[in-house]
Amino acid sequence: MSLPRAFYDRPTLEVARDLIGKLLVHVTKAGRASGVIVEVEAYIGENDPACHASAGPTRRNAPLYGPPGRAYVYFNYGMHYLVNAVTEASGRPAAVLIRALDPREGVDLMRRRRARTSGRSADAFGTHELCRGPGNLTRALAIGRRQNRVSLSGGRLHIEDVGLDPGPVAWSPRIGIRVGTERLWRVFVKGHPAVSGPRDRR
DNA sequence: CGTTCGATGCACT
DNA sequence: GTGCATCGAACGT
Repeated sequence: MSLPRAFYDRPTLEVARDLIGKLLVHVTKAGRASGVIVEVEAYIGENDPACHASAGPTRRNAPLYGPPGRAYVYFNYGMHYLVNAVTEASGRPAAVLIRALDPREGVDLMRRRRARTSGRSADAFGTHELCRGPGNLTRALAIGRRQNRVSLSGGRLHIEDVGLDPGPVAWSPRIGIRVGTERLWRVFVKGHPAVSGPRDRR
């Protein structure tokens, strides 16, 4: 079952916690690829200095101000797409960045996609390496600009509740930002091998 | 183990 | 022109 828009129309930290254990799915011509979400970060409002909305509305961050339950995809560091789920009501800019997945369907497809853009051979990738990190998982699932603003409820890119218990989670500072590090707005499955970051943050 | 650093595109000021 | 919500190879210890 695809999560309904109402799932995202809630306080962002609750949505972040509840996205852990859900299945992110992308269906393309090449096939179906999916993974269980094991790590996310919340970016909440214009007062959060790390949120793209911190400088007010712009063309780039417009999806953050739009309706909940859509994808916000943007290009970073000249080579990586990052995918977020937009949360909260329209006019309240907030989202949850998806940072790592435990691969389920289409693992071989993921290997080929990662190999194609990295120069490494497909069989060099361990399963838990394929979707570890926000830039890696968009590669493995072939998520890019075209998925910006699409609905996450029922389309080719969507998030399903598959009734999994992800196990214990932990909260930490967000990774890769220079400001707003005092907020513990990163959630992840404790000890999961697909979670990104230094070992003491997994 | 640990840290540093280059690759690379584009939105924004 | 500046600065990224990154990644991984290359180095030092």
